[in-house]
Amino acid sequence: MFSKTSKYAIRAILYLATREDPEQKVGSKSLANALDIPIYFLAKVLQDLVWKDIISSAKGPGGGFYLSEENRKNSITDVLTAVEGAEIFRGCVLGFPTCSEKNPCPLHTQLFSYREGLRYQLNHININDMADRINRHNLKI
Amino acid sequence: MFSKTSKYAIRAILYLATREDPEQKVGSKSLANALDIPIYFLAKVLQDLVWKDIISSAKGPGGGFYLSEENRKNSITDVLTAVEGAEIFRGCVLGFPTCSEKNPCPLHTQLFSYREGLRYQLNHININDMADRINRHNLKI
DNA sequence: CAAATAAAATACCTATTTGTCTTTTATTGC
DNA sequence: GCAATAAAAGACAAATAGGTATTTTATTTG
Repeated sequence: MFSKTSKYAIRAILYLATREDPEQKVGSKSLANALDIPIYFLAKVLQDLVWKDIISSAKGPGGGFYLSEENRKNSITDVLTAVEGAEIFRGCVLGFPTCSEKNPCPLHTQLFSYREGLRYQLNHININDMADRINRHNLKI
Repeated sequence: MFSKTSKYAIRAILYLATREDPEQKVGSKSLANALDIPIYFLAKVLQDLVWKDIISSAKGPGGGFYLSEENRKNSITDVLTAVEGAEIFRGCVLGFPTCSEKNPCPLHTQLFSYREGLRYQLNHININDMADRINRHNLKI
């Protein structure tokens, strides 16, 4: 449904969000290890996320990746749009060129409400909320 | 949301389904022309769909692609799974390895109903239904 | 049968995504 | 200042998706 890059990004962020000490920094290797993601690939994804202000990082000994208070206010949608671009949530599900509310494609009406629901959910849960839920229910990332 | 191959496939099938004469055969060139899809690429997609029994074809003069009665009973889900494989409708939206009803990923509960709704819609409208709707409302493919 | 037609098969090419590895730069602690 | 650490940056390699072109095979029609 989403690219591997997006999936890796979200899992990494949720992993960081659920550390006991919120400012505790985690290196790319231990992150990759914990989440079973190719190390070098994850490192690149993380760097990109830092550049896009979705996560934070510190160089040198004791350094690594972490989430600032600001970072934690982001929604999953924020992460997804940063990684994949804004078009994912716009545009016709099936790629019909002329699809819109006024000029709907053959599937528009049937799919619209569900797609909007999905979007709403992803847009209204921020990283903090997710971390709370994960810790409360002891969910696996 | 889906690959270009899937989008092209669905549009081509709906185009065939909405021809006046249901057994009327349409060549790959005129299909590609009508739908504004790269000719050779569409031709390959169509051949693949024939091989997978999603559409039908006839060689030689007057030949081309068409939909049999059986073909028309397929749902959009049938087309999508034939093209992309069954995993699209299984598997966690965000790629969490262990996600299931009993062991849900952090997003499972929030997204489940919407995703199921999407799946249900795509699964319960067959090509015939779609063609009817398109013709009734004069929708563009 | 011969010519025309159109799908099927095949061979490539290009771009993007995913994945790997090495070098550079910044930071920390002795 | 020096050594160790860890992110940043950059260069590639492999796999997949998307796209183009040519040759082969089957069918129809005169």
